[in-house]
Amino acid sequence: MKLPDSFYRRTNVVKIARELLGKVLFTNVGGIITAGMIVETEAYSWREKGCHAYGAKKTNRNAVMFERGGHTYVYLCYGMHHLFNIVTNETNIPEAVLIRAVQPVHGIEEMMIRRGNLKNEFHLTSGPGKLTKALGIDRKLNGKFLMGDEVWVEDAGRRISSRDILESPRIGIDYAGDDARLPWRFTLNGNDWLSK
DNA sequence: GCAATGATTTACT
DNA sequence: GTAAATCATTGCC
Repeated sequence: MKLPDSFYRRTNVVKIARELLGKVLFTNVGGIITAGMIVETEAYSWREKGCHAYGAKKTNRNAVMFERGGHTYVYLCYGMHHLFNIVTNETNIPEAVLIRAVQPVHGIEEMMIRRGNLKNEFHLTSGPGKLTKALGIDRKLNGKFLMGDEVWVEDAGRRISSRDILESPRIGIDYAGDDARLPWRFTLNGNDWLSK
């Protein structure tokens, strides 16, 4: 079952980030469907400095974050990696959830080809840049709506116990000062596909 | 118009 | 452990 857009339009991005753990991200790229269960997320809000839309300042890059919840936000980082986010909240309230790692569940052979036949399957999707490459995500998928048929998220019926969810500070945003310490990163405890 | 810089990954010493 | 790869976006001139 696809998650309804009402799921993404709620006002608490941190809660949504936590609830996305265990859901399954699907893409349909080049006629091939691939999917991975979300095992690591981070929340971003205009209220804190780690966010591209800090201060609710709109630019060409982050414009899609001002759309209503349920859109995708894909952008290029370090000149070579695509990062995948899910926009949340209502129109003109820029908040998003970064998907940092997934566990492959469908189309694994295609992911291996896209990633270049790795020796270790645990490296397939265990990082924000890796999973986008494995799932065929690039900026052509920026601004898509998750109710469409190119990229979407399903509830596979898996119930995640709160005991299995770990909170920690977000990664790679030292420039955000005090906001870098917010415990807005969520991981599935003990999962083999978490980023390092 | 131009220089600085990442929500990273990979390879090499 | 350190560094290179590599480029769109950003902010300042």
